[in-house]
Amino acid sequence: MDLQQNKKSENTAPCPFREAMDLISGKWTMSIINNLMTGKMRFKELERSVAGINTRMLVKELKELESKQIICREAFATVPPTVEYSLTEKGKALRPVLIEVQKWALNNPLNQDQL
Amino acid sequence: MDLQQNKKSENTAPCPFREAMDLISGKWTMSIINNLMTGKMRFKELERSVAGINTRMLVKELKELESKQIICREAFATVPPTVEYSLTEKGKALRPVLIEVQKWALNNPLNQDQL
DNA sequence: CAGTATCCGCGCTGATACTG
DNA sequence: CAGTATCAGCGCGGATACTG
Repeated sequence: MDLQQNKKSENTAPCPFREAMDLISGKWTMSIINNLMTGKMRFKELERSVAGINTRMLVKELKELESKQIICREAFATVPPTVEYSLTEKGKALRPVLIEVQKWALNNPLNQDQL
Repeated sequence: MDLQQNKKSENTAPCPFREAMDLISGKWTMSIINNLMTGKMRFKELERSVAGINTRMLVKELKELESKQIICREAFATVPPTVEYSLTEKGKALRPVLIEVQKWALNNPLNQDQL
């Protein structure tokens, strides 16, 4: 696979791996996806689950993930409003990635104080 | 696994998954690692392989990866100097992650123009 | 509840020049 | 070749206030 070229707005077809990495590299992306692995969640629920994130960032991330068809947004015209987020099939397909990262993280601690 | 808390300089033990993701999220990290999967490489060789990167960034990334024991740096007192970088076992252990990301990238294209 | 709007710092990143 | 040093910008991301 060609890992090269990455120019955002070029007409050259970008490398799919780099595109995937760019997505995954989002500061909150994988935490959000990981939370959604357990099922549908509401906005506030996510905001509480993804510790450290704030409203603006969560909105931004969710929009990006929705635009890339990783998650699905369902709004209900209730009072007060209800919005539910869930993973699409494409999103669920990220589970093996999550799992491998977690496996690696557990088997290969990064703490320098363990040297 | 606890995906929460991530404070850089806190005394609370951070979540290993978040730590791993923070590492992986580096803009050039996975490209470098991926290149090193094929074997030892010299500095200039890497700089050429990782398209778009510049000296400063490569140096920075390599130092970080070395400090985290992902890669190994070997310097030889030749003229001109020779430095070889290679993956440690910890680095090689990232291969399944790479593979899963690549698999996902190929099976789940992100291009909007494919909708 | 589920967002939007605005302000703002600082850190990542790139470009360029220089060194042993 | 394998880096180091310095400068500049701009965009990410946090905090806060407001809205339907």
